[in-house]
Amino acid sequence: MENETIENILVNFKPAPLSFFRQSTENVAKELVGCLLLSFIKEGNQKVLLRIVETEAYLSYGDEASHSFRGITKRNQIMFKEGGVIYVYKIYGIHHCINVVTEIEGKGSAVLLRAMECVFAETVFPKDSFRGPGKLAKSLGFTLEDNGITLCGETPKIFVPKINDSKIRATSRIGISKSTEKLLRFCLEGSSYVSVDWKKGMA
DNA sequence: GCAAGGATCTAA
DNA sequence: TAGATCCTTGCC
Repeated sequence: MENETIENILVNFKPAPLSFFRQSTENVAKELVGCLLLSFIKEGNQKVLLRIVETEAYLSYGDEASHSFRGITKRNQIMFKEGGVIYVYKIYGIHHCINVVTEIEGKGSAVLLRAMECVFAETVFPKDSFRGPGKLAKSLGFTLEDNGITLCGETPKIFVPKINDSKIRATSRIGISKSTEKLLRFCLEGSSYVSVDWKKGMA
């Protein structure tokens, strides 16, 4: 395990094709759980491989909690691009959050990455480094400069398991005040890397 | 339990 | 242009 290389781990995965991001947002959010994110971190000049363990879907229609609900603005314009790019925004003036844009151009939908588990890194990260959307963005070094970059290039890149047998739970989303009834948060069941216990928010 | 923190959006 | 809001975190 300790001696595994990125290449060895990725044997059981395949790069997510563009079509992966064009599915319904809810589906993409669900299927991203268990996927790996390969990313390059400027800080320390290193590659990391992370397992996505928690996501939230933000829909293009009828979802008051979504940035896209009131239409296109300067901040959210990337959400309306074609799926497969990254939407980064700043929250509470302090933290950045990373979203994966979904569906086709003009829709305005995305999946928030909320928690990940470090699978491979050249230097050691504290266990909680990727637990929570703000910390995750900080550890990866993502800022507004990364808003709009593609996931279909070299890095960052999403890898989908060839056999996805992840046990996934749907719960209500965290930190929102509207459309709280929707079960659009997806967690890897039992994972200790999830930001808020998966039992919370169960219907 | 709650303040920090600043951009963003809406209403006027 | 003022005022409310905000997909959080770490500290009290």
